[in-house]
Amino acid sequence: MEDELLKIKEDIIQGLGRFSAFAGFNKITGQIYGLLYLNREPLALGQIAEQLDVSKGNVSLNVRIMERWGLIRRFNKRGDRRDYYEAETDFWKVIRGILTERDKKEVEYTMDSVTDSLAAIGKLDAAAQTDEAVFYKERLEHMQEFGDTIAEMSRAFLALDNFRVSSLSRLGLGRV
Amino acid sequence: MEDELLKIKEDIIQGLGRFSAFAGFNKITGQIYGLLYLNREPLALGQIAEQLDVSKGNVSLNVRIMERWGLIRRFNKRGDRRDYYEAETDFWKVIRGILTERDKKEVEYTMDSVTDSLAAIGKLDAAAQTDEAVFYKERLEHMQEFGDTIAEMSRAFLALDNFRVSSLSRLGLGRV
DNA sequence: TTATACGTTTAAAACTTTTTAAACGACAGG
DNA sequence: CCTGTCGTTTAAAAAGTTTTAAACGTATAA
Repeated sequence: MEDELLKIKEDIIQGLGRFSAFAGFNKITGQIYGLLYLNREPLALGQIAEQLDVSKGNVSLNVRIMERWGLIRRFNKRGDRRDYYEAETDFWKVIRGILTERDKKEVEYTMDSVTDSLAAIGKLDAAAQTDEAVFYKERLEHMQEFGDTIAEMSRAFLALDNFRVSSLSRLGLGRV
Repeated sequence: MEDELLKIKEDIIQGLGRFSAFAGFNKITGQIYGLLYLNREPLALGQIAEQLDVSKGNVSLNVRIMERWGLIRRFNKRGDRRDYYEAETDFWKVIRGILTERDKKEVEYTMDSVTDSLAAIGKLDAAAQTDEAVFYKERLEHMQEFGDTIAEMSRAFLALDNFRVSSLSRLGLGRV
């Protein structure tokens, strides 16, 4: 392979590794993605480990999560018992997977604690409805409203398919 | 203070601590925010440390970043040399701060590496324009397009102010 | 001047996450 | 049956991060 291309591949792999760590995954996740994304042929687990110069165990751990989140796809070839992986190139699908599999749960979990707290305040008897309690209620309701709006926007975002996204940007969402 | 309220405060502090760690900050950041958010009065650095039962140094480190990202505001009272902090309660401001101060840079950094790689491919001489090179070009351009769309959507999002957000959701963005 | 109350810095300790190497079980081909 | 090749699991090592305690500098007040 052309030397220059090899350098490019390496740059992208490292760049995505860095980004991946920033985005809350680990570095290897991004590197695996980068490697597969710039490979016309799918790669087997062992090949990934070899090319990235990390242990098979590490790759094994990472591909499992990546598959669950829809970052890559696993498949088999007949007469070959290795597991092959290829990158999901539909980025909207990828984002959708992460938002619904990972982020959604965590946000809901947090908002549930707000809801619970508000319910607890509501159940206080009249004597306990102090200024402090009212203040808490206001603040938590404000937080809940925000959470609801975010949830609603996420739903809207997730409902967009690729075609709609591109038409949306062509319409100039910036001037809504 | 009412015992029940104390428990609520603690729950919210822990909940936001957890969320904060998930969102790429550290746990203390979320806890500080939660404490200040449920405090009518601003608190001094030492008081925060005491109430959260962590060292002053830890709080000092965290409030600096939080202030930069617009999560909290610092101010002084005359005749009192302590630094007081209060939570920024405008969540859109907070999100805007984080997206522009933290996330924007990291995304741009990543996309720059894609742009650089594409430029490098463009500069290859005719002999080096192999199938492989063409494949790289396609994939990287695809990635760049996606990045551009995300950047555009972010800009649109950041341009929304609170009023516009609420009217947007009332209009039912979900059916765009 | 000395003592005290601040916030910051620092180097080390504690903790968490990531990574590895090696052991393992399954399975295919001889 | 062996033997070698897979992917997974595991326990330990390595690396990274968070947290602390203590030292420090500055300012204020006695």
